[in-house]
Amino acid sequence: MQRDGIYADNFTYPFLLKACTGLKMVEMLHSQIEKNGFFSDIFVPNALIDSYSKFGGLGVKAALKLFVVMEDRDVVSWNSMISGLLKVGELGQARKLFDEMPERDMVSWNTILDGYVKAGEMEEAFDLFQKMPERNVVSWSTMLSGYCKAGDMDMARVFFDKMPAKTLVPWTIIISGYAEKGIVKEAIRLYDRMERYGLELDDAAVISILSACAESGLLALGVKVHSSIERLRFRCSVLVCNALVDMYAKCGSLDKAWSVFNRMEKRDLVSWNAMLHGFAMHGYGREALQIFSRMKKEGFQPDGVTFVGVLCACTHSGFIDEGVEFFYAMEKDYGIVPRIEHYGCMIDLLGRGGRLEEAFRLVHTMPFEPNEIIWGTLLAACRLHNAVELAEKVLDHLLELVPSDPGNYSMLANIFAAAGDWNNVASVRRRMKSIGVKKLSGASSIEIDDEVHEFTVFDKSHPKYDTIYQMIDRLRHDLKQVLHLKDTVIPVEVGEVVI
DNA sequence: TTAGGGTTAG
Repeated sequence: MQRDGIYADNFTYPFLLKACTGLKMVEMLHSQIEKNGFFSDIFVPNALIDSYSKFGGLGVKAALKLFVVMEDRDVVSWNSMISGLLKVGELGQARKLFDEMPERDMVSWNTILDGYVKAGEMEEAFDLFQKMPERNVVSWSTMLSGYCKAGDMDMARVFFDKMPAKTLVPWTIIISGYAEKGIVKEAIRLYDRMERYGLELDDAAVISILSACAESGLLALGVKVHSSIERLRFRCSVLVCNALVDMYAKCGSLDKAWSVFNRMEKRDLVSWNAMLHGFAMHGYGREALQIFSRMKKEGFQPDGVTFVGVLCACTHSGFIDEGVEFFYAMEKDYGIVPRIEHYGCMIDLLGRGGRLEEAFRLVHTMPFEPNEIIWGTLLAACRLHNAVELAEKVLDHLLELVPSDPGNYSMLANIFAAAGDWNNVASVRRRMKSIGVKKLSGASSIEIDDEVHEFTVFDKSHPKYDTIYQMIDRLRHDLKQVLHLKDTVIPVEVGEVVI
């Protein structure tokens, strides 16, 4: 049948609906369907609910409107509607529908279970899990993923070990979980076990594990995944390559990131952004800006993420004026309205560049309510330049937003300490004590030969601490020479702690 | 119709 240039029937509508890329398209098909009287088949309205639900609150509203007037509903209609509500965070309403269902299948249970898991309500999820009449690998994986996200790797492991049949998905979840937490040995051990198990990797598994490695700087596992990809002649999609570039860049292997990037047959905006950020983060400002011009030459339109990278590159390489110029060019030449992240970059740029007053002004004049990241950035800049008075003002704002963050107090104490104002250092400490804020000492870790070495302030627990501190002294000495400084205290960072 | 999926300031 042909109407308005569209050929479709009961069988093809679900496919067409699946391919919709916007709410308007779904609406158009919906009115076609109603006009053509193709509503008798349950697959069509079910597909409509599903497609509507892909497009946010408005879509879910439209789906609900349809769901309510449907004469026949099968379990899939209910499941789709519940899943749609969960996508927009309507857990309460989803639960109500779930309770009203005339019959439930495994998917219904798994869907509502995932709703609680995604909301971080693991106790309720556990309760549901126990009440389920039967469970499959999806139910187990849903719980597993919840515990991993909550950082409870002990419970995650219990569920992983106990689950009856493990597909690639639970393996991916637990390995990514360990990797994200920086539990290297277990992550690697399980990765090896998974490979021996003979499971075939797919895009999602590779991307998920690589991004977990990127997050915690876990190069060793990232390299393993990369060599599996090459050994298996895995079809390296743009997404997988992007994940590799990002992982290498975040783990500090810029040369590897660069070589993957260069060998990519096809690149998208994310590939360019990932490479640009890689250079920017590691202080290769010129290289980052070269990437920026090259991507434009090759026809890629920069987006907001690109400009975060560009501004970050300018900050970390000391290109203050250039950074300011890029910031104004964003909107004027590229039509990208700066978001709060961009203002954050600017405050960092100006602040680190010593233009603290300007940074402070920008915080007050920007069209966003400053958040704790903004104030935190400014506080760090005050610390860098020993701007005691400004730091106190900034801290007041910061404490309004996050009253009990120990890091902020420590930062202020450090600023007073650097200025030799020991009375105020003591007063900050007293203030922390009086409201019960405890300073957590920051720990940093590096990974050598699959072994993670962790450091805290004045840490002497490492077997080679002697050599380590000798090296720090040498670095401090060399830096002074290079920078032609005499009496300045050069902060040499060991982990997050300035010695 | 249900579990894992890329880039974003400090």
